[in-house]
Amino acid sequence: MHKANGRSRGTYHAFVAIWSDIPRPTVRRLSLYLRELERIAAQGTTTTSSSSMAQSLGVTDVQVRRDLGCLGQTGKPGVGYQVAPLTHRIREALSLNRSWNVIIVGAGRIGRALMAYPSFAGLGFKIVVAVDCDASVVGTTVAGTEVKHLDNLPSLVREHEIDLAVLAVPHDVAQGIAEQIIDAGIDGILNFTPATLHVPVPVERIDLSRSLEQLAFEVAAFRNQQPDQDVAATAS
Amino acid sequence: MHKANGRSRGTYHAFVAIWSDIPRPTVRRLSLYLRELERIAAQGTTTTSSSSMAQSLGVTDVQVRRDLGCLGQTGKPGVGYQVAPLTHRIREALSLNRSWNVIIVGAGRIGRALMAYPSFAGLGFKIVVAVDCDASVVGTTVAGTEVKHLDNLPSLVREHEIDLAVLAVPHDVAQGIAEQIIDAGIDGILNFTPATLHVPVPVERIDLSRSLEQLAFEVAAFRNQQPDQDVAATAS
DNA sequence: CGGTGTGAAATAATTCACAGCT
DNA sequence: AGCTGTGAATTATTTCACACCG
Repeated sequence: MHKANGRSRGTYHAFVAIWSDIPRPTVRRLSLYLRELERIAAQGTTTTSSSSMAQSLGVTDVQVRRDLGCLGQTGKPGVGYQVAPLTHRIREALSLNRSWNVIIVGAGRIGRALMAYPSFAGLGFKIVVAVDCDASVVGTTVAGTEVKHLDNLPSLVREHEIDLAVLAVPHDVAQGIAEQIIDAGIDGILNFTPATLHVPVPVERIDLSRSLEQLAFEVAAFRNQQPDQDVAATAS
Repeated sequence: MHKANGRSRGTYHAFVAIWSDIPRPTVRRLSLYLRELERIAAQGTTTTSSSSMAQSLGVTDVQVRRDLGCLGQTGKPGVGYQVAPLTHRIREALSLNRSWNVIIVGAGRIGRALMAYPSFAGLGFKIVVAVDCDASVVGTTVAGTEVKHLDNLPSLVREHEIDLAVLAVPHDVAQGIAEQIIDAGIDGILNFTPATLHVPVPVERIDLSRSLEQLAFEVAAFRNQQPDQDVAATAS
C-alpha cells in the first residue's frame, strides 16, 4: 500500500516542535479545558484560574497547571489565565485553528444522526458529504448534507479535500470499507463500529457497547463499595 | 479519609475481591477481549492464545496475559486459553452476567438512533424505555421502544427496575436532568452531552466533538512525523 | 518448541511541596 | 493574600526477561 495522497503540507508559521511533547492524557483533557473556556467566555468572563477550571471539570488544579504548562507559559501568578489567548493556544495545539473536512461513511441511523449533530461546525469540523451503498438512502439529504454512493468515495475525497472519515457501517464490513477509505486518501478515522481496524492512519474509537460495559463495571463496583448508605458524596 | 474496607480475604468462593484489583486500563481492554472471543467463537474456534488475541486487537501479548491474569489463572502453557470459560470469566468480571435495564433520556436524533442500535441486546443491556419532554416525540415508538414524557421518570425507573440512563439531551440542560435522573434512582449515566456532570454516581462519557478533536490532533502529529515516506507500519 | 505467569526494571502520569511572582 | 510553575516523590502501567509447564 502506498500513500495515494500527495497533499503538499507547505508553509507553517511556527509551532511544530510541540506535538511530540504532550502526554496523551493531557491531550484528552485539553478538549475539556477548551469547552470550559468557551463556556465561561460566553458568560463574559475574561479571566480564570486553574482551581476554578479544575472545580468545574472534576480534576485537580495542579493537573490543570501541568497540562497548560505543556503549551508554554500562559498564566500570571496571583491573577490566573486570560481566557482569550489561552483558548487560542489550546486550539492551536490541537490543530483546531484550521478547518477539517469530514465525510460520513454509512448513512444508517447513527450516520444520519451525526450528519445533523449541531456542535461540530463551531469547532472547525465541517461535515461535507456522506456516502452509503444502500440504494434507499443514496440521494437523500439530511440536514443539508447529501448522501452519495460509496463508489464515488475517491473522487469525493479529492474534490472536497476531505481529511477525516466517520465510519458508521455494520461492523462486519468495517475493515474492508476502512481500507477503501484509506485508499481514497483519508488521513484519520473516527470508528463507530466495534471492529478493531488495521489501518496505517490514526483511528479514534467510539464504542457504545464498550462504554456501557465500562459503566456497568463501575456501577457494580460502586454498589459494592457503598452497600447501603445515603448518597452524600458531594463533600470532598 | 481512612481505608474503610476491612474485608478479610477469607471466605468468598471466588470473585468479589476482584473489583478493587483491576486497573482501569485493563477493564477497558476486557471489553475488547470479550468481543474478540465472541468473534472467534462464532467461527467455531474453541481455543486461542494471548499472541493471537493481541495481534487481532493491536496490543501486546504480555499485556493480554497480564490482563487475564487479573481474573485468576485460566490459561494452559503450550495450549492457550479455552474460549468458552474465558468468555464467561470476563463477562463475570465486568458484571455482564446479569441484565442491565437502560432508559434513554432525550429522544432526539442521537437518542432515537441508540434506541434502534442492534448490538446492545446481545450484551445484557436492555433498552426498556425512552423519555423526552418534547411533545412532538412523546408517544412515538422507535424500534419497539416507546417514548414517554420526562415527568414519568421516577415511576418508570421504579416500575421497570432501571439501572442505567443514557443521557442524550441538549447540553445546557444536561446537569439539571442528570440530577432528576439520580433522584429517580438511577445508578449510572452514559453521558452523550459535552457537559461535565456533577453527580454522585459513575458517569461514562461519550463526547463526539472531543473524539474528533483528539483525532485531529493525532492526524496532525502523524502528518508531521511522516512528511513524505511510504506507510509501511505493518512490520513489527 | 510454543505457550503461560510473573518478579523486576522501565516508563508514564499524578500528586506533593514549595519557590517565586503580582 | 492568591495564584502559577515545577523539581522531586509517589503511584500507576507497561515492558522485559525468564522460570516453568504440556
